[in-house]
Amino acid sequence: MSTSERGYHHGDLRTALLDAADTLLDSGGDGAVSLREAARMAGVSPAAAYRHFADKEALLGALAARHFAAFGLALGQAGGSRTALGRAYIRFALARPGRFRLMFGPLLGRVEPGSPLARAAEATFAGIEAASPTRDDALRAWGMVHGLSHLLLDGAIREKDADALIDRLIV
Amino acid sequence: MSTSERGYHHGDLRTALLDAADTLLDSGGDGAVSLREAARMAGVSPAAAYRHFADKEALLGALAARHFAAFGLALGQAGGSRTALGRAYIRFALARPGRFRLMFGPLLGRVEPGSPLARAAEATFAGIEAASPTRDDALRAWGMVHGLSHLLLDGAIREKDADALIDRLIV
DNA sequence: TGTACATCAGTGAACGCGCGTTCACTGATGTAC
DNA sequence: TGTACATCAGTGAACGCGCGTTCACTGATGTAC
Repeated sequence: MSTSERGYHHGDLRTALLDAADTLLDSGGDGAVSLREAARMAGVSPAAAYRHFADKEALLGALAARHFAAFGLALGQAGGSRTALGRAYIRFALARPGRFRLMFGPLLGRVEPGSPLARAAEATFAGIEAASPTRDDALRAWGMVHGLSHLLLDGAIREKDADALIDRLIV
Repeated sequence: MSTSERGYHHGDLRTALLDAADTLLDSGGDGAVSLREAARMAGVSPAAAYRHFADKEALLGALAARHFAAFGLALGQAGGSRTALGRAYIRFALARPGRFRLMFGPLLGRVEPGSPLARAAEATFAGIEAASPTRDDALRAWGMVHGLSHLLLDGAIREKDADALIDRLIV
């Protein structure tokens, strides 16, 4: 299959695989991402993925790093106030459960400190810290929005009007 | 295989399967639980599990309900103060990540309201609410301890001395 | 300008794996007469 | 007390599945002479 027939230019398959994995992540959640299915969606054989990622974990790591970047950007655009930051945090989680779960999932604990993914996670916290009086305050705020995200996401808090709840709790 | 050879009395296999699943949960985390492996550990064929549980989801639901009961008891024994409650909450999560993740995982969102599992989860929140001035305060507190649990568990917050951090943040 | 060659992103087939679930069955147990 | 029977918790073999990963390979591309 030639480059033009496939529709990819050189190096684009990496991106196509990440996009496909993203779709799986958004539709089926964490466990729905498989190398084989992503390759299938990209119109490529399973083995082709190994030209671009060492293994599945590497693919997931790249995906998480990508989303941390976008997440950080979105939080930054929410405005510098801690209230706005917190609300945006939870709304992102509710809008993109799969991404949220991947980003903050066990993967994070498996990568070594200093890796791109670890740095991306730290940057998120740095944003919250910048909007908080002290580091401990920032940790409490982070905990709160992160916890509410999970509780709403998992159905532990059942709330019809999540938006109103968020506005009421995060002040 | 007779009852005496097997070592079980009538009805004990259900408990043995739950115990085995527990061990898997504690050692390998959420995804490490399989019906086949639990049956293997209980010394029984895979199909035997279906005498006691409709399917794997039912096994996991029973397991989660069991742990919610124990969790509620532990929180109750921590003393009525919200500080003690919060600290105990996080310490449980750190001590038993698998159980914590199962209890508050996506399973919770899949069961219908009013089911034993849903009720058990509500009881947890009721305990926090009883120790809080208002319902919204309770939700904020729950969010905070739940979020800190996850962030510590997943390695987003890297802290050598988690105990000290908990004592410092939850006051 | 034409030819030989190295590179390297892909193929497709196969590997071994463990899973959830179903099925016809067996054999021990407790009950009714 | 003894016998016929229903019950039902288990067996073991099989089903189809999708997965991650490896391997020898092919064929298009770009480069060096």
